[in-house]
Amino acid sequence: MDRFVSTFTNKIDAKGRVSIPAPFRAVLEGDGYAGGIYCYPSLDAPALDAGGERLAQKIDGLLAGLPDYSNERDELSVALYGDVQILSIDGDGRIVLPDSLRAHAGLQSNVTFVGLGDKFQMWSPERFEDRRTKAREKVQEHRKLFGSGNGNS
Amino acid sequence: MDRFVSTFTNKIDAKGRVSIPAPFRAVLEGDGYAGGIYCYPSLDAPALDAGGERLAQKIDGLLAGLPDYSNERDELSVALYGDVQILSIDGDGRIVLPDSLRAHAGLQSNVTFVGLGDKFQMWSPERFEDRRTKAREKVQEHRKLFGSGNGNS
DNA sequence: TAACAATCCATTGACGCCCATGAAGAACCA
DNA sequence: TGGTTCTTCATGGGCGTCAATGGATTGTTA
Repeated sequence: MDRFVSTFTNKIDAKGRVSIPAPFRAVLEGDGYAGGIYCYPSLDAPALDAGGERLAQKIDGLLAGLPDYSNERDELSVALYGDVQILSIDGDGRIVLPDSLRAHAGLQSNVTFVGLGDKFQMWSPERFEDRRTKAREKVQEHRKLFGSGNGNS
Repeated sequence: MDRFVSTFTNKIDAKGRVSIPAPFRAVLEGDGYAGGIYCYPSLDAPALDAGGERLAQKIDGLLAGLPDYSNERDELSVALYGDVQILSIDGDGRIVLPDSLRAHAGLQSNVTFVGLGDKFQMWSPERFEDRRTKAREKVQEHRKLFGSGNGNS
């Protein structure tokens, strides 16, 4: 398995630690694990994006496509790199979320990890439930565009 | 054999395990089995959709068309990946259904597996019987509309 | 030395893995 | 054709391992 898939909900303890779901850790290790994960506030959602080396490379690739010294590149660099934190994973597979990140995602006592293929997100469980409901509606709308896939009448 | 066909009803035991019907397992194996099945709540029915690698690739295919890091992609990713759970199959061909999934489908002590070609669904037997009856009635109506009798009655 | 952070250890509960049983169907033989 | 045996599955239970969580201990820095 080499992609982040599925969702898990874990607890934040008194010290602010959260266990990364074991399957996600396995992906990170296969990904060229470098002692920590890359984590930053989602640009368009009250959540945190995170991933390993592959994610970092993708961000690099995204910026590489833009001309040097363009406004767009500067803005994106700031947006993408500026808020990135490297969170180290302790011996038990846990990370500590800094306050700034926790605030952005509204994380309190539980974190829902959502696999998105190349990366994963961390959500407050309540907010995620919200988003999920809305996302489902969207998929319903777009269904016809996708055509196949859901072949029940 | 390479498609999911026919329906079977199996029991959920005290530990929450259900046997996947043997014919379905055979399909999964021929499908590039990777240690588990992909399972998510059906969008338009009180049931669960599930399948193997082929189904996963279909989901990937939907996202592949969208640009990285677009809002659109993120939202759809959440909908498509976020709901998906990977259920591992034990040595005896059984899976364990998490509570969230069981709740969506109203599963209690029995599960009806319904083959749908590329994927299959899991229903509570009662609800499936309902749906099936209604489907039959619909067919009857259509027959009348189509006029001509092949005359059974 | 106090406060904080990082590492280590212990508990518990879930999950994967193994084997046993029994029923149903298929093949086989008389 | 009838009976018998063998195999395949579904189901139940026991057990060991691993992951998640909480707490303690050590190290570090002001």
